[in-house]
Amino acid sequence: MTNFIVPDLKITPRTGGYARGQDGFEHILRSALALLVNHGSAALTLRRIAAESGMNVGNLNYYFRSKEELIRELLNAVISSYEESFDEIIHEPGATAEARLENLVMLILEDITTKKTTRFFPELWAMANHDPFIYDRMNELYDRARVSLNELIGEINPALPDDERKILALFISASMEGMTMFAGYEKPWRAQMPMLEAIARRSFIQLVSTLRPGEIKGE
Amino acid sequence: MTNFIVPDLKITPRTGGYARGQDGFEHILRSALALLVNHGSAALTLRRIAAESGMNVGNLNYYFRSKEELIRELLNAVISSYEESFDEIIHEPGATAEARLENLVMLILEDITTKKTTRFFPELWAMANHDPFIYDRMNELYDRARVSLNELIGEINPALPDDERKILALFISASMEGMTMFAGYEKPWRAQMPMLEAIARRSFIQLVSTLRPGEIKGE
DNA sequence: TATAAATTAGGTCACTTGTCCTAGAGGGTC
DNA sequence: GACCCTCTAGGACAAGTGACCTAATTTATA
Repeated sequence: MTNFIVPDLKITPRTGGYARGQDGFEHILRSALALLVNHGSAALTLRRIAAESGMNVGNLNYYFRSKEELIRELLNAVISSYEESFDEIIHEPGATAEARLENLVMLILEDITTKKTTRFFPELWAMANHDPFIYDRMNELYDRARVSLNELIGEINPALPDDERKILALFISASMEGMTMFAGYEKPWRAQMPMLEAIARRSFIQLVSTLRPGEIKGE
Repeated sequence: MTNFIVPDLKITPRTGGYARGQDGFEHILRSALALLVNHGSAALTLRRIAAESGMNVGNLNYYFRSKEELIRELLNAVISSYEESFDEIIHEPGATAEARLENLVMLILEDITTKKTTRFFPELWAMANHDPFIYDRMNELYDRARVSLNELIGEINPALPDDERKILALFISASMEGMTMFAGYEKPWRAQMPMLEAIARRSFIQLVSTLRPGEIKGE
């Protein structure tokens, strides 16, 4: 199993400015992320971010017009990093489609046990409930994350129509996200994650390969 | 399918005091919950809570020593309500154990589409990451929520040892929780929840009834 | 080295936060 | 009706918040 690690941030370089400015920009976002992960969204004040990054409060205002813009840039950078990583996962090796699906499940569940992922996503979910911008950006992320899942389902069970495939992919993705609060970093079931992975692989494969077209819509 | 609705709060009556005081106490918590659900944890300021409940800021301090105590009382009241409801679900009718498991899955997934549940739990998960008290209380809730799940798994698949049963129950519970961000209230897949329910029922029943002892631990 | 642009530090501003204090109004009991 | 306990309103306080302004410093380039 390859060690799959999602980088903290994916920042699109600014146009113009010195190298120092680019460093400062990244350093601020990195400090903000550290605060969010270690102390929650309540700790995301300009003064704490400034202190964490060894900068002055006024200087943050030079890089970001407002606190809101800073937070949006932060979330965007973190989310972009996940998107890039998921795009890479698509090309993970594996003999059969089943094997590749199992790999994908493993990689995602491993990532969930990361401190960053365990702490970041619940904050994201909570924010998405009351901020339309974050709501949209979050859904973009998960849409991208399900692309490879959709493809694998299509390979394993070609008879399944596209819309049912999509719902199945959502079910699998959502199921894995749900493990975060229970088997994530420093969570009570963290040590049982390997067994949860085994259950997930078995259950998902079984589900994908045996579901008949129209079966979901019946009843 | 019975209309299963979890009450907003479960408050243990205070000792001493007038009826008016009890009303005020509940009214404050109810207003705080409304703010949390409608505007997020950032809106939980004493002044907004006071305004929402038509009270004075200083008066909140009469009922609650501090803001922290207010929030703890709030979360405790909401969580207690869920616990009580889950205890009742155990006795839901159903011919076979399979049928009762299906019922349970349906009830939980229906509840997830509620505005209160969709909005409250992500806030809870986020807070639990940085507050040990909330962390413990949250795990108590889910421990209780899995009790009936454990029993049903035991009935359906008696050969499965207790520890594997527990992990299986966790997997199922976590899977359902994960639907919150995607098919909850006002979420993009809300309309597809019936199909997700169908997938969940089928998948969970299949999993519970066919898992062999030791299968999880292998590999 | 001189110059202009980019970056930084420090301070001020109006506003909001949680906490505390005090005077008074409301309610039950003798 | 007199009394005590319960509840309420209003304001004051220090500390913290995001936004903004200005002067100084650093950097790349001619």
